[in-house]
Amino acid sequence: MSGKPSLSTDSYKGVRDFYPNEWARLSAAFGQVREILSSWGYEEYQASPLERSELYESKGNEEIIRDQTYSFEDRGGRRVTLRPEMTPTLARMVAGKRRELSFPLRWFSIGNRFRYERPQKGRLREFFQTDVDLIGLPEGEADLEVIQLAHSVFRSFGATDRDFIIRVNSRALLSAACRATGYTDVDGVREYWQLLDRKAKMSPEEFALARGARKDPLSAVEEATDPEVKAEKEKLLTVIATLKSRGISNIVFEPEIVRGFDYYTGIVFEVQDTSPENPRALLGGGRYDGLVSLFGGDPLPAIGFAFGDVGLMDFLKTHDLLPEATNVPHLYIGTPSPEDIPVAQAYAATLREATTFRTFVNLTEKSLGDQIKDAVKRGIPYFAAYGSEEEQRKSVRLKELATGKEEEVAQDIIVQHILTKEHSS
RNA sequence: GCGGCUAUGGUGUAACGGUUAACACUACAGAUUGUGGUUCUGUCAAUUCGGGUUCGAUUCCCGGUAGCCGCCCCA
Repeated sequence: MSGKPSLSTDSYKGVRDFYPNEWARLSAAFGQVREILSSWGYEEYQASPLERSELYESKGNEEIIRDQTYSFEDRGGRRVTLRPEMTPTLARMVAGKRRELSFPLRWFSIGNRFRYERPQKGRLREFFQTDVDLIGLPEGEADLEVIQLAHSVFRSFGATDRDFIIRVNSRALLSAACRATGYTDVDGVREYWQLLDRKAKMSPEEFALARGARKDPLSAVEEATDPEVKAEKEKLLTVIATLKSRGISNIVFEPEIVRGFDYYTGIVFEVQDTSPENPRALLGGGRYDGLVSLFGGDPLPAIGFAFGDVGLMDFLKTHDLLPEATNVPHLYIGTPSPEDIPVAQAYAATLREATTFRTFVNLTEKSLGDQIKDAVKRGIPYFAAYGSEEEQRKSVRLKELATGKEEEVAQDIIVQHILTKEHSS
């Protein structure tokens, strides 16, 4: 590496490198997510991030696909897109094996998503997202379960109901309210929903001006005089009341929640951080009963939610809930001389039979003193020199680097010895 | 796509229109060859790129690029 211009060490715009300590933290969080979802009977699936572009090109969003995804043509002339979200892939997979699968499906997936956007706070070009879906059941207990599960995910990290809030609305209710106030055409309704989505950023005057002269559907929701609106509203309020009775105290009806996706048909919900630093939605979801049938066949009802790694990690940091995470080895096995490396490796191999135990064997010619320095720098808590002497003695002098204490420990119980200490501390 | 702010070793900072760009951390080597953390010594290492103003630019101006932030968008 001379003074010549060299390759940049920066990562590509809008994406992140994860060095081992950062990745350990993130994957510990994913581990927690997997654990809670699995305990609810949800099964993990995976798919390639490469998809045919057509998958995302259902009506009216060509522009979004062209401008906001990573899309290219492969050598065979196929148009390819890096998945910007998981739900279309899920719908495709489910539709593809519809006859073989046992419904309802409880599935989840954790993986990366790509969006070609200008990076800024909370918004990157590649991020990790967890998608959770319950497919094959209409509204009712399925909606209740999925919202309870979203709640449970956050609770499983140790969050209390004061740390976050679940805001719920219904697309069916909004649609009824739009009909009741004279929004008959699809475009008009969509335009209104986009406006509603931005309402929080606007002053009441701006909102009224942008909305125009017509009656605001929100007031139709408020009044609930229209029979259809009344019915939908009561249905939603019953759902909320039921969830409250099941112990979810932090759930509220929020008629301004729309969610961006066109494919939602029923209940929609978001989880928001209650701390004012992070007003962005951490999790979003809803019912999408029409999506799977785009691939043919009868409609297949479904509900699900997704949450990204950036918001989750911010939330956990803000509330001091980051799970303990380390991939650092437990024991540094030092070699008194380079000739001892083979016996040290052989010893490490016996320790590795305990699969949760992580060993690190020195392979350099450093002196033992330097090896200890090396162990300290790497954050490895225990050190033991191992050479022919120890091999014969059948025990090692185990050094705890934090305290400097040394004790003679029999070789065959060292793993147990260290792991017990780790848990007691 | 539009706008604002920023850009100095690997990291965090400093400085000035004028000799050799300073400090701390990190890294590496040594003091120290079967036991570390302290300390000490030494070494490596930077003005984002291009153009302009000027006797002279890291500093001032313009542009590119990159980063951060906001708008749009968020399917």
